[in-house]
Amino acid sequence: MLKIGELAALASVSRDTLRFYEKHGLITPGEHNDAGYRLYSETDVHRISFIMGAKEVGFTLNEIHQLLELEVTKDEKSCHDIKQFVDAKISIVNQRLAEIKRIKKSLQTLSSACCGGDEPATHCTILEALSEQTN
Amino acid sequence: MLKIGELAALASVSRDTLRFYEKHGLITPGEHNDAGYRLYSETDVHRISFIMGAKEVGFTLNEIHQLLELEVTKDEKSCHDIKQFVDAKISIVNQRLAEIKRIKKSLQTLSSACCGGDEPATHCTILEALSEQTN
DNA sequence: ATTGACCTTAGACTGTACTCTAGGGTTTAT
DNA sequence: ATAAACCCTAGAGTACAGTCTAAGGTCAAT
Repeated sequence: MLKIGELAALASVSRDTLRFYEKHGLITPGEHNDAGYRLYSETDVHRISFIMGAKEVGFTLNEIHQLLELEVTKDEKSCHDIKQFVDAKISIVNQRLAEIKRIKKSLQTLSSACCGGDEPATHCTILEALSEQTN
Repeated sequence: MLKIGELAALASVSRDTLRFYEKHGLITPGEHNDAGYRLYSETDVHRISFIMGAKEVGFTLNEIHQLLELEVTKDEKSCHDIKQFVDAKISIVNQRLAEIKRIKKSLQTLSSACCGGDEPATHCTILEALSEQTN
């Protein structure tokens, strides 16, 4: 079991951030020791890593909370709701995927136009790099 | 040339947002009419679309500002700086790409575990869906 | 010519996600 | 045994990205 500072170091976040996430229901330590210190498990390590990853690609803490709450069970009613929610998220993710690929391409155009590209490279901006993309 | 409300409608943002972006140097109308109204060009439409796309995938307004300022010219000195900056951004973009693919896969696992998958689907959470990924 | 939909600025307000401070208790190393 | 490094809570403060309000000017249609 890890103390808050240890998990914080592992996940490259501050202790305050972990307490903040706890207050908002994102991550709750399984146990506390006699002194009241938070004790985190292996699962919590995965959980915080998921949170950081989802945050990185633009999900809000609220959305991440909803994703973490998702749980498919035999209960058919909730299952329908989950499928709707998840499928909506997948389509958002697909949009982000397309957008990030577009940006990556334009950055690469910019980088290769710069020092070392075969092209004359007299002039290039990111907007021009974007509009050069024909796909 | 478009007035602010027209560009706002086109880009699905508020007029206030456009004025806010202007205050922070992200987009400046090329002209003003006699009454002082902002008038936006075709280029501004592309510019705001780039801004929205970059924002969507997690760039801050500050980073977007820097991206928009990038301009490759024959000036070799600034060219080196640009290459460094752009290559750093490409590596961030690659991380986001990997992360978003990971999340997409786990959402798909979740979705197919739910109603209609062939698997027993008695129980599945996003964390389990993530840890099932072997690649 | 006046109503309503648009535009202007300046500045106050809001929500999200932290980040810090104060005041205190605990643990570890010398 | 005492100082440094850690932990606790509650609440204030901050940065970012808008969003809204007030007070007024402009434009198009009736």
